[in-house]
Amino acid sequence: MDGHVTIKTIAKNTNFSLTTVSRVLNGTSEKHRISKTTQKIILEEAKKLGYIPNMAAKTLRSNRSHTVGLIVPSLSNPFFSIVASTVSKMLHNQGYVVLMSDSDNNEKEERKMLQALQAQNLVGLIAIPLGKRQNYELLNQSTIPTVFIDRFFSDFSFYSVSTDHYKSSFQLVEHLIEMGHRKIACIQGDEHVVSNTYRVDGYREALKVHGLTYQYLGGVSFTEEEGYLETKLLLQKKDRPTAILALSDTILLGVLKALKEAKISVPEEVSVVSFDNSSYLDFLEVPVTSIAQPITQIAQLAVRLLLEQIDDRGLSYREESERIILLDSTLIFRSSVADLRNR
Amino acid sequence: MDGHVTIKTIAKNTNFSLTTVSRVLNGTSEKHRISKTTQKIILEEAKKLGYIPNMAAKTLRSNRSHTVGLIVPSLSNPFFSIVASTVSKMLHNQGYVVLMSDSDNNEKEERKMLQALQAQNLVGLIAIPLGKRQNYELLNQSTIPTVFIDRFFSDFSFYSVSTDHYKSSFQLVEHLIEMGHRKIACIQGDEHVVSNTYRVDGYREALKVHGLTYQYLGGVSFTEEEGYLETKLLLQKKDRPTAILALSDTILLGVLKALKEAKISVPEEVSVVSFDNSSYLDFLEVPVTSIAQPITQIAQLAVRLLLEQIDDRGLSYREESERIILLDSTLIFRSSVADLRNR
DNA sequence: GTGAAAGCGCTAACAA
DNA sequence: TTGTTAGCGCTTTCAC
Repeated sequence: MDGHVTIKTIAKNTNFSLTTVSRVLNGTSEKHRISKTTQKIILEEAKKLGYIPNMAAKTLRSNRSHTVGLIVPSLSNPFFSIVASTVSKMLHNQGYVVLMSDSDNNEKEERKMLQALQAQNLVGLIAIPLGKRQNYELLNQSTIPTVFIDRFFSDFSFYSVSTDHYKSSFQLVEHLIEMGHRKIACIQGDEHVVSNTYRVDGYREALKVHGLTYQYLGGVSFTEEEGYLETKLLLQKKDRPTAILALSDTILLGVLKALKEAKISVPEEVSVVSFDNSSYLDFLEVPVTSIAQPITQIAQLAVRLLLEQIDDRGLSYREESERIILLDSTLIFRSSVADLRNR
Repeated sequence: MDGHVTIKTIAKNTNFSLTTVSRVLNGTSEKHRISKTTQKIILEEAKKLGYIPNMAAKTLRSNRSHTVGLIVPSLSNPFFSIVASTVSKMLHNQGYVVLMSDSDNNEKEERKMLQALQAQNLVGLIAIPLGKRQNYELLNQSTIPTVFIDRFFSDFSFYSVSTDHYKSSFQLVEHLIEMGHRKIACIQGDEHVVSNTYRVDGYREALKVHGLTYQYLGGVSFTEEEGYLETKLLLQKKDRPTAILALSDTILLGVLKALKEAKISVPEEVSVVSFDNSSYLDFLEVPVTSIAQPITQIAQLAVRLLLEQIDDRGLSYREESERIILLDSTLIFRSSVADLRNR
């Protein structure tokens, strides 16, 4: 017998039964009034042998895994990786183990991962879904407590936690308008993603409320390349905007690249604002005004809601207004917006 | 009976034995010459019932989990999150499930996580360890195939894959020297981390080879705050450097902040170079020359080595030269280095 | 206070 | 080509 230690080994060595060993090792000693001496003997033997419980056995027997699934569109996106980092840390602190899946922005992959996760007797799932609801429909019927982050499907029974994208976007555009901008273009990410569409809605609404007619919407994905290409296209137009709203910092970098190539100065000729507030925004050639999402707050809240559900096992019906939680963002002013009010 | 489907359900419904069902569902039909008809019946029933295998049972029975552990110092660091992203994707493609742990740059957490992971019957582990070897010593005795990324312990029997930090650093410093710099300061990260110490070694060696005596080494962690503080301190000195080597992009941001506050212009007054080559470097006030690590290559190689080990189950002895794999980096030239040769 | 025994869902000898 | 059976490590009734 090599280093393979089970409760059986411990039982044999200490002459106690499997039951007793199991109880001691699981902290249910009190409940069964197991003597201090016994506890000590067993605990010491376990330590001496370097006993490590077999989770598969525990899970199989108890049908409860202590494993939480986490599925994100792409870890290489800083927003998602910070969420993942916070979520995983909090969950670990609560004694859970985290199964991480990177769906690589691919619906098919996401589907596969969701299936793989289901096989793992998860006690809960935190998901930043891709755009389409379909993949999550099976889940919606199941009893696995689930919390969505950043994106959601309005008729699902799960909680979701995200920034109030609509409001944030509205504010951001309103700021531009207050600064005298009348022609504002928007470069979006993936239009299947609710967080994106809400931002677009906010953009449109702000224009409308202020009676502006100029409107330009481009872009198909949250990437630097797209930001670059869309800006190139935008600059072809004869009626150029005075401000560009980039719906993510990745897009922003592309926008800046195109602007630089065209030797258009920011903010003198074109103002620029973005979503995400990455730490490097302060150090760009011209620091960019941006919406800061309360990332850790979002992650923390999501974990709390998940744990609550896991604990009371009750997926009781909740009103939509209660299920969809929107947090306020912060507008960080920097120097990428020109003041056009005196011109 | 609610939606709880096991092979037993399928066996009952189709009047085949558990064995046959198990075989069909595991793709070992061929080996046992199970008839096409039987296969079809079972497969269809499984599909109809939405059968999802219970991994805990599989794992317990076969003592083989298809789960790979991944432990990283912090997902909020882009370098690590890109590694994690690539690793997790590749592993998923091979049918593995990834247990992710963020050790939060904390030795104690790392230890806990390593223990938690051991309980999961992992078939393999990929780790970006924190500095200290101690936590991994238990592992070194075990038979879990392990591959280290970025950092390693020289007398361990595991593979490790990383950039050739020493060489990269040497090159970078040599570049500064070639540009006429004679006083080069270095701001490091955590000195317990091999990747850091090798970079420092490269720095020192380059100075030595070129007979330079000015040397300045500061810093204790890979953070923006540290970069900032250390630069503040550095600027107090009466004998200022003409160039600063930041051992990461996070440190770099801090350096730039301090420089800006002190109204010291880059590169006219002080040149700056860094490690990591984050995508935003191009867009900084002055684009920063930097070492680009072959991140995805590293991740891919690590996964390949892990899978190899898992497959032949042989942790045969390997020479150190064979185990520690160093990849070349690329020096990306931008405009943060002043040419001092004519001055 | 402690123990015996059943069984979670699945796989793999061994049999037929 | 298919089936019987034992058992992976653990928890949990039920019993004493």
